[in-house]
Amino acid sequence: MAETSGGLGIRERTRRAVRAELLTVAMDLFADKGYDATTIDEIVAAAGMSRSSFFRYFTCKEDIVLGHLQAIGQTLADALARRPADEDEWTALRRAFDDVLLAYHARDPQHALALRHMLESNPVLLAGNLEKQCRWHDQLIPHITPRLAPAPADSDTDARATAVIGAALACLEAANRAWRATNGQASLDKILDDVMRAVRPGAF
Amino acid sequence: MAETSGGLGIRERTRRAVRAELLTVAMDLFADKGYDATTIDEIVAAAGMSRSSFFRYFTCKEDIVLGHLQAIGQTLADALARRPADEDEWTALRRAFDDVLLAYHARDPQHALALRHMLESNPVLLAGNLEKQCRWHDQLIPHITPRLAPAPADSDTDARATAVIGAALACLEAANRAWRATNGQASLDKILDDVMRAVRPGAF
DNA sequence: ATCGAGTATGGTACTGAGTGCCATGTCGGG
DNA sequence: CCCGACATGGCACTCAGTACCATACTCGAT
Repeated sequence: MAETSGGLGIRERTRRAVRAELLTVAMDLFADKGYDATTIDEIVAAAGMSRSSFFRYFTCKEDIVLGHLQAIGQTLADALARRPADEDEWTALRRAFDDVLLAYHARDPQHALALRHMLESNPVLLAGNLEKQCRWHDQLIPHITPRLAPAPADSDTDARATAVIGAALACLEAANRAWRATNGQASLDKILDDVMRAVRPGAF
Repeated sequence: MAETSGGLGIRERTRRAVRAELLTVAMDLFADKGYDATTIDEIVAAAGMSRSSFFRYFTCKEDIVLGHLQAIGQTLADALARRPADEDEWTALRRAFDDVLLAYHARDPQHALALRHMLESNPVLLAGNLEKQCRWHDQLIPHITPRLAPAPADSDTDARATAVIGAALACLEAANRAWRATNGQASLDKILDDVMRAVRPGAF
């Protein structure tokens, strides 16, 4: 039918609106009194809805903060798919990170900074963050494996791809951390270049 | 005064014994019916003690499985301290991993395998595992920084050290995963060599 | 205009992890 | 033999997360 907005039905649109509302209300509370100290009851009270409904929009409290991370896996996979087939894996990953940085950090640096702050001040969120990154591996492996150097005899290509992806994500993580340490003043792109060259000397 | 065993008072010795007992009882239950499905009430019932006491020996349920991880950070730091000062950072880390592998995997491969299995079948444990590894960084940075190539002008050495450590740990993680996939048949040492060479071509 | 299906909502009751407190017991040293 | 430190068990509580049910609301079809 005549979908007025974005090709989505009204059901889906209101659903997203409610979720977005809930999200901003919750993040405001988190910023105000901290993640741990904020209960779900407080969030739903502030948003004017019931506890039951909350869990229909978010699987758990963590999901408020880390929910968007799942999508980044796909962003990375898509970005890698667009890189030339003969590009080496390290450069391809570095370029793929450009897309993520563009879509998240460049779009709203303040939000990225605040999120990073929460992450680093809360072990549970940090843990969840790292675990979500592990989920990206499976999506990225098919785009990395063909770029690897020929396997040495009886070596496991899959393990090598996993390691390379994990190493690159560790670089992204380290760069993010350093960037946040400068309060977003430094250039995240430059930091990322530096650390990825530190891990693989002579890269790019 | 006359410490009969290991230079520890009787208090500390009984304390460790109780903790060890609790640990084996819990791990048996986990192996039997799974981590999530086992409640703390069941553990303490099987061990014949109260719930209150349990939390005096373990900070949380996760601590049963991941408690030993904290010590590995120190093991790694000590191992790095013993490496020659002029050894490059990647080789030093690879050799430091030898110590960890020797102390944990070689000592009791079955236990390491079972633990790995639990880790990979439970997102919460995996997350906790990764978060604990992050805690190692601060201990390792001082041993890595001096081995890095001269910093390029305005680059942050600390970020580079963090990234290198993170990348190496990602290799260790990938190797462990691949090793567990072969049910411990493959040589973990060899896998680790392969993946660390994949991340840094021409290493060692 | 009405009906029925699908969906959103609120409420209630439950489990299980983790915290805080207190009263009691037990062991070791003087 | 007693005192103090530490260990224990029990209780009451908070909070996250699950399951289920009853009630609205909305949309499309007749």
